[in-house]
Amino acid sequence: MANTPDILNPAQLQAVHHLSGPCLVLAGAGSGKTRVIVQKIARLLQTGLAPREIAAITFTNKAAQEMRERAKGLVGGRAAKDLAVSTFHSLGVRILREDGTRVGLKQKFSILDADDVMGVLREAGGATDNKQARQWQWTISLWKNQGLDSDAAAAIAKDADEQVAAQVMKRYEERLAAYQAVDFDDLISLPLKLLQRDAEARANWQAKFRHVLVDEYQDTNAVQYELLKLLVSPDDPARRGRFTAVGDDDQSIYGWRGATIDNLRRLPQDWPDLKVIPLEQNYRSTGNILRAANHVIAGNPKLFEKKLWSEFGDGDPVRLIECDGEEHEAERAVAFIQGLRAQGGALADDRTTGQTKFSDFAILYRANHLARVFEKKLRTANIPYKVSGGTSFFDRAEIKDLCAWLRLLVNPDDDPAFLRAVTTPRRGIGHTTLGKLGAFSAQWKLSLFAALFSKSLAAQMGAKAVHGLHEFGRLVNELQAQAERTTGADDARALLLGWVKDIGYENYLFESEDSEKAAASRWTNVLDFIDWIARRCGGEKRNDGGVYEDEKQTVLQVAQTISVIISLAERDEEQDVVTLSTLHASKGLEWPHVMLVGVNEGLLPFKSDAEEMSAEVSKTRLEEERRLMYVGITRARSTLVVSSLRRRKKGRDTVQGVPSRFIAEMKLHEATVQENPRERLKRIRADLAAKLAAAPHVD
DNA sequence: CATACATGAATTTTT
DNA sequence: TTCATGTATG
Repeated sequence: MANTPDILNPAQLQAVHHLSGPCLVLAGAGSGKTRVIVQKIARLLQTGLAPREIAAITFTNKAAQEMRERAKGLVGGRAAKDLAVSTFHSLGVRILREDGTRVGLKQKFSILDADDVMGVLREAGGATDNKQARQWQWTISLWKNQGLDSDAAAAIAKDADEQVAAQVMKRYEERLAAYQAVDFDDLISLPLKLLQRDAEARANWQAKFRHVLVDEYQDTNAVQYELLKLLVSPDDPARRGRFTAVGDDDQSIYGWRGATIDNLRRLPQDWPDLKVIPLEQNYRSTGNILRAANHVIAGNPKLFEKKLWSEFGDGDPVRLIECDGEEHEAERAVAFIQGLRAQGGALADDRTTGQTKFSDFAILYRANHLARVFEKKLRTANIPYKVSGGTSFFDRAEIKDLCAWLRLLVNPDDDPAFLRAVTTPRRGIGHTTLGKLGAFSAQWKLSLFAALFSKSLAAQMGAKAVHGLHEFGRLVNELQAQAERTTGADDARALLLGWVKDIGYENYLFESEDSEKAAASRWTNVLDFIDWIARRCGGEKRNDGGVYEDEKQTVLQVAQTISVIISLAERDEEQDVVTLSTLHASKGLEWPHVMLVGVNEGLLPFKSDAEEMSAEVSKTRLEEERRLMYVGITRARSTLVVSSLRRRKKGRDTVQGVPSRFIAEMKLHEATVQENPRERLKRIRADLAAKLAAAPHVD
């Protein structure tokens, strides 16, 4: 954060130096929490802990990467490299790769992504439509996040739909076990199961980490809580409770995916000697913005007392606008950006006097589809922008195809990967053959690959089909053998290039795509992907939090980790563009100038059509929506515009728009302090002069 | 009956 | 944007 001072404030110092016991840091928005975490890591190293004994856990690879980067700046590259900085999920992978056999998982298990899970569920549930499968996926994931298995789920299922979901879950579990595959939720729940049941493994992992730091603690779910608790509860009382949880109950916005504030409530109960340290000084926003935020969040019941303040002046008043529909709102957004840029930003943002860049702006909204209008208007106005959470490189079909092949090499029993690979590109094995193979493998409880060479299967089908299957099986075996012994970037690249030709992928791309140009662009993606893997095989330095060793790796080793490592290739390069983002995706980020759009009843707080029928949004839901508003407000450093719609589209017709109750809750009338314009101008001029005087001279 | 095209609707997201 | 549903055509 640009404005964080060099010296820690008293609360931050306290957080950094409380090493002997459990510590909860309530880090308000913009209070410099990453700084505290990194400083604390440095302090722990000072006391003699080895880097590998310090675990820092985050939710996203991006956060892990940033943390390692920041730590590097403070403690040097060598120490930073060995720190156990990882996401919850990559820590889970690490535990399972080492000890998974103790919970009946073979070493080379594969990890299913959302797509694969959908496929298995469609099959397990006999559903043809994605909607149903998606519903199941969601329900099952929520159950798993609460630590329930299918039997437990069946016991608590409250309606017919959930009963069915529990049955599907049962079959889903059986299939994953047969495939030796795990889903993302298992990456947390299986390590937990391991530590719960296996005293030896538990002691082993407890001994590995002497201090555990958890970022965004308010986003943890029940299973993650238990895993953490076990990790920091060794038998030796002197070593128990060595952890630092950093989070903010007011920014808990992921309840809908299983995160529970209970984890914050339970912490003081489970750890009576817990030290709770609130960080209340904000280094981001002006007074007017912080007051609006504080007023809104005051509407929620308090878990811990906390009130943000800052040393910055009052700044610009929070601006409220009403628009005549979505198009109009988008036009106002364009005007907002152009207006501030014309001013050069000097008046608008006292602290960043000088050029106002496009990247100083963000437009935040409740739901993704609301971005469309803004994209259109920004394009017409020639304003460059990026939409957060666009399709990832790894979501592209061609990348998923190749990933399926790689996964199959890692674990031939990975049936979803088998199915994708065997049909991509088409190799004369159709659904009739695959159907027979599937039925056979289910009957004998084998994976598809394991069933492939069976003699009794061969008796059931034509010679051509059998030949095709055997040919495929031999190809996979051969590629696997090569992958196992190839290391180093150049060899890996050559090998992979050879493969995509061998399996006919290049031809397949150019034949299946109707435009030459589209095919060429997809082929480029393939080449990029190959290069990406090859670099990893070469042991190039990496700091993504997902890989621990820094040596040359075989192609097979790299392949094992790809589903967890998200692209470094799409690491957001710093571009001068306006950000369009959902409120959820904006958490943790900040901009000088922010516009919150569509702040209407029904949208924020959100109300589904089902809820539209019933009277009110439930209390806990409303509170989470309020926190979402709070998160949105606190993204802004200097300028905040809150926009609502007088009219908004609802299906075919336009309905009247009601401004969100959260707008009134900001209490702008009583909270806004407007500086005397003349005084203000004077102050800014003086500031500017001082800055210019202090700046090193550049020609 | 199946496929192609158009029309309409749309929580929030990571691993 | 994507995804699903409905209509029209072969």
